[in-house]
Amino acid sequence: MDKNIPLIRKLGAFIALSESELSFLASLHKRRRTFAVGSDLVHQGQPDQAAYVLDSGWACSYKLLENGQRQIVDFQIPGDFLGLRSLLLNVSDHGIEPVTDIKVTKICATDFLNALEHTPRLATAVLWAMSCDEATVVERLVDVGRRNSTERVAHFLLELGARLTLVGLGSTDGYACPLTQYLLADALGLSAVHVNRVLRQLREEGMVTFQNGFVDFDNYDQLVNFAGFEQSYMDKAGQLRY
Amino acid sequence: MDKNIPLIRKLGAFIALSESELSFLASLHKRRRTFAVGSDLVHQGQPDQAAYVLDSGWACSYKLLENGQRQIVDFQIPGDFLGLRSLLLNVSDHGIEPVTDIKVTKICATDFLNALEHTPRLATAVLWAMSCDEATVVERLVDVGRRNSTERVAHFLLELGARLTLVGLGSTDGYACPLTQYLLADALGLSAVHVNRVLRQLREEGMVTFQNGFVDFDNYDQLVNFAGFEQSYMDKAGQLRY
DNA sequence: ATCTGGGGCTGATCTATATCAGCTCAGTAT
DNA sequence: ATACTGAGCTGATATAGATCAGCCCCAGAT
Repeated sequence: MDKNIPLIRKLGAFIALSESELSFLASLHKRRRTFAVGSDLVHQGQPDQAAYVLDSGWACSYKLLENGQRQIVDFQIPGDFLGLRSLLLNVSDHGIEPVTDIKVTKICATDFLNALEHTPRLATAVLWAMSCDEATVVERLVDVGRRNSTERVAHFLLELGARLTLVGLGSTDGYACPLTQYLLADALGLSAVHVNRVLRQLREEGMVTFQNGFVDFDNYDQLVNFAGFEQSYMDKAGQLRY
Repeated sequence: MDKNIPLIRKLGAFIALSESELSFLASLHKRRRTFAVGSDLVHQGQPDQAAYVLDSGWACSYKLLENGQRQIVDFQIPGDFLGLRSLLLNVSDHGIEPVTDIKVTKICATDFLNALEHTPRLATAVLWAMSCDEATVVERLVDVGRRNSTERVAHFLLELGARLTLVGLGSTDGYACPLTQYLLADALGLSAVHVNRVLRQLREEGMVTFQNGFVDFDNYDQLVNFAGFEQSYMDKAGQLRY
């Protein structure tokens, strides 16, 4: 079975998957689609009967306010679910758009609910994946609620690095990052102008450089210390325990 | 079977529970405990093998920062799970403390994981409950990231009201609310001083009055409009669909 | 009957961040 | 070769909300 399918790699890190579970996941993998930047996968408010798994590229989920502002809730990287919550809640309370061109695998509601009933261990794994998602949203809430702009940006870049490292797309040296300063601003509750200033400051202080689509950790330890970054919850999240 | 057990009422709103599922839930209900204000249920960082269901009273989950600040992630009301995430992630990334004296039912990890395997429909219901929790955290993120202090407080009071209404503890007239202005501040990323000012302003403008442990919606429609409150996601969350 | 502490309330001051306005530069379309 | 566009960058100014300092009120403890 192909261990390089991102979803299998991800769920497999939590539970040992049986043959039938693996083959179910692999069968899902047939239904693939491509979305280009600018073409939303899911619109906020749309009654939604499908979720996706992100195979390649980056996406983001966001909420729009009446006044035209938006809050990006989370960025998704390969292996992540897209719109899982809207599948259970019946209506999408958020929109999802690609950050880069992406490839996804579609999961329709009935298949998914069937799978939960017939492969209960898979249900546990999905529950675990959802716990991880929720943990990163909580982390974003703490960023926005209690850290000043500099700590906030620093912490965000570190957390993203840790997530990417788990799927082999980053290290403590840095990572390729297709986000614009505008996206960063929408995620962190700052203005783009201010994000720019903060990035400059972090660069001048020799901690991180985010330029030309790359995040370089110039002084990882100093940055971790400055941002008050606790990665324990991410370490554990990747552990096999069941 | 006693439909007044909060957890059964909650999960039962999502799926029709079978006899065996009901009896499993009822058997859980034997292991009850009481916690007084000031005695934390779960400490941040504690390796944790138990979650709880809140039977009566209010609690809150929070994260502490190094600098002594804290961000309250969510308040829990009767019927909510406490610490479900930390059960899956193995370590608690957050603390939980009672807001009032509370009664809880303990769920230990092994029981829970067993139940997921043997009553798969229950797993789906738990997944759904978790989706609801995540949706409220997302809503808090939007509050903190994109709404000014007045809209933020207004929106929060409305959302809390909607949640309480779902479990029969509130209406569009208002609800009993044991939160202090300090707790509100910690949840909304504001200072207690500012929360006080904002509450006064909302009261003087005739929209809500929060005093003496009661939230009174003086002009519900105006408040909904002012806060840009969308309750669609809550309506749907309570619908039977599976 | 007084003290104490927690919660709520308020004005004065300070500061972090938004907003505005405009610049550079690279890539791309004309 | 020229214009156009989007992203990044910067200084000047405005403002929302934090912080500080201190008040009142009430309930429970001494």
